[in-house]
Amino acid sequence: MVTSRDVARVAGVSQSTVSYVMSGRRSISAETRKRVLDAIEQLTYQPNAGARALASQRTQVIGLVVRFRPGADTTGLLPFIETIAGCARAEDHDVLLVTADEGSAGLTRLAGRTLCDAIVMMDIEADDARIPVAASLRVPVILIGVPDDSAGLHCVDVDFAEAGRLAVDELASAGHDRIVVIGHAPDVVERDINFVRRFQRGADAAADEHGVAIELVSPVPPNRAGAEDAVREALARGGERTGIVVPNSPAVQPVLQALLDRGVVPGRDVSLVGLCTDASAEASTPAVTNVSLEPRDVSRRAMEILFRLLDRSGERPTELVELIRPRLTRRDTTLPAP
Amino acid sequence: MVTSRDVARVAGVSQSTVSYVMSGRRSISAETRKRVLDAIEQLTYQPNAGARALASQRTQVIGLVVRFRPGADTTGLLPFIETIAGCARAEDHDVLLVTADEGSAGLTRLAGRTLCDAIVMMDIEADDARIPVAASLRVPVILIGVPDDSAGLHCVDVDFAEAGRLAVDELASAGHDRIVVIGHAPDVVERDINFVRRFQRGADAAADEHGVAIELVSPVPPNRAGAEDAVREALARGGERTGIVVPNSPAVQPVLQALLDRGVVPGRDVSLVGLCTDASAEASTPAVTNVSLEPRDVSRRAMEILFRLLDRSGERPTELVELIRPRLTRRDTTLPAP
DNA sequence: GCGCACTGTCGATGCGTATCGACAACTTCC
DNA sequence: GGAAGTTGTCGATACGCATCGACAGTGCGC
Repeated sequence: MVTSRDVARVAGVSQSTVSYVMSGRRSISAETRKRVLDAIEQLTYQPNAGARALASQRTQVIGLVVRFRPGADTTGLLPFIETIAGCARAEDHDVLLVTADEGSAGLTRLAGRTLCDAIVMMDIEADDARIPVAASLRVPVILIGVPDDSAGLHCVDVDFAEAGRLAVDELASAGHDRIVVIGHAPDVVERDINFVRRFQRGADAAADEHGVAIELVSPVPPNRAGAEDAVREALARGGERTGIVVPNSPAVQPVLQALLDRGVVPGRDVSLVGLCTDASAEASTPAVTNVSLEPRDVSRRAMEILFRLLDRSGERPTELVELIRPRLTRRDTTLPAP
Repeated sequence: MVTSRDVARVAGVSQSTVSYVMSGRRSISAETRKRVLDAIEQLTYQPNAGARALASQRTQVIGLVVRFRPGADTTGLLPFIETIAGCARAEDHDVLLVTADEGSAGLTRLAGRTLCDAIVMMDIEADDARIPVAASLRVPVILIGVPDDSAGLHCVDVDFAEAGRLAVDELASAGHDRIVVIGHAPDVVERDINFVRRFQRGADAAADEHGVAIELVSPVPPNRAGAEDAVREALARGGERTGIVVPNSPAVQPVLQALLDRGVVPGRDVSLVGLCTDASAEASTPAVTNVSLEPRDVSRRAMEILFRLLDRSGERPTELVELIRPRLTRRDTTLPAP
């Protein structure tokens, strides 16, 4: 193993000088700097992470706590992880992955063993037992998702209330006086994730404003059979010009399919608005009018906040809960106003 | 921060005794051990990871290198990651995630900075530029996937040749004399992943044995439109009792759907064998006869080998390439023998 | 009663880095 | 021309733990 002492010997300087060249925390003459950098390159020196963490009290690692419930909506997870890893690397940090079946133990381990400088927690339930534990750690924590009580922790999430509002606005403006919301998967509802309620609240508020009725079909497993049942029920309830909202991202495609199977064409016979990523909305035929759910934006913002919290010099963000505004994009599954 | 010295003070012993209690590398009297353990609990002591790594030359971290190409077949990735994380935790290790867009640099960083004790690499291409770099590291590396030249590294993968054989065997035995293979997604083919060829080789061999013809429809993007095109072509080529093989896991459902859309019912009109996980094969209606592709088995085996490589005392596995045997499960999409 | 092996504990040291204080060599300014 | 500041480098130390050698204390056999 090559150490900074080896570099020092080759460059003809002391070990501390090598350290200062790398950190830039003291001024070094151009000539010395060059000699050191040359030696570093020649020896392909890389600092030892453990030693550095020990001496500097910083690990350059971000802990990422995710839940891998088998069968859960893990499909949407990867873009989050990818974005988080990318942002971390951009700041010369790495990502340590902790699966949440460890529960709070994973959190205390991350902080107690000094495995990381900060923690990102995903998949937050409304009344999440890990929140108080997370709040008591001595490292900054950011939540992706909003619990009922964040205990002073910073949170980032999509503004689901706004998403509900946007979807209902769009349908009501197009003349639908009857709107059916096809709800979330049973396990999401059961786990009491906050966004279910938040979306519904926004949708209800918008419906009130427009004076239209909202009916809820729920819960819906995101598969063929579930979608077919839901569509049957939705069509039975709605009359002419039914407006359908699917805030359950993985169910959007199956619902679309189930409608087509029955000869009901969204954009001709009914309107369909999905809550999903733009990419998946564009991929299907016909392209789905959607309220965007962009994991990358949310993750990016979360990492911004996290690094600001880590930066001792900078001032910290005051707003605890930050909601990312979604965007409605009109595509081929919604009817125009009559 | 609580240190082992604090524990020692509370327990009335020396710091080294605390260390020996934790590691068990020297015998400690029952009474002393209890005092130390009590002190540890009372102070909720956890060892500092950096200091431990520095002193012991072991990080207790496994590096996981995965590719997050946007749009790639990342769906199947999570079970791998989850299993790897679980196996690591079972041996008191953590997982450091490195996304492969860093290329070889990620590997040299993991090893050079002593960030981890061993590395798992996924998504291996036939002629993968990272292989020689990985082989030159001073930490054990295991590949999930088989390159053309593994440069002495251990590999684990599904036995795709056997999978091809099993699928064709099944169809030929059921009396199909014309078998259509609906191939992989364009990006997989383009990236030259080994298993495409391996599967085909096995399928061809079995077809030869049985004296049946094989036709290839390829490449097929795993979506509605791609599946429809592929099915149209497959049905045009095959005659009565067409046997269809879909070795492209994410395309299995769309292909099934496309068949049903045309009124062609697998299990009644044609036979369909998919290469996919048992879970997804069972989830659809009708349930798909499949050759199992179990990421969990592969990952588990990979981690077994990795920990054996890490265990200095134990002997190392001699076989470099280890192929996990797939299993065919007959379900509702295949015709019985006439 | 004496040597001997064994058990349980301690003090000292080193792992590789960051950082603090010291200090020599220069500059600048009255 | 001397005081005061600035720049660039070094030596020493601390970070928290694992591990090695040393060494009291104990039980054993002869």
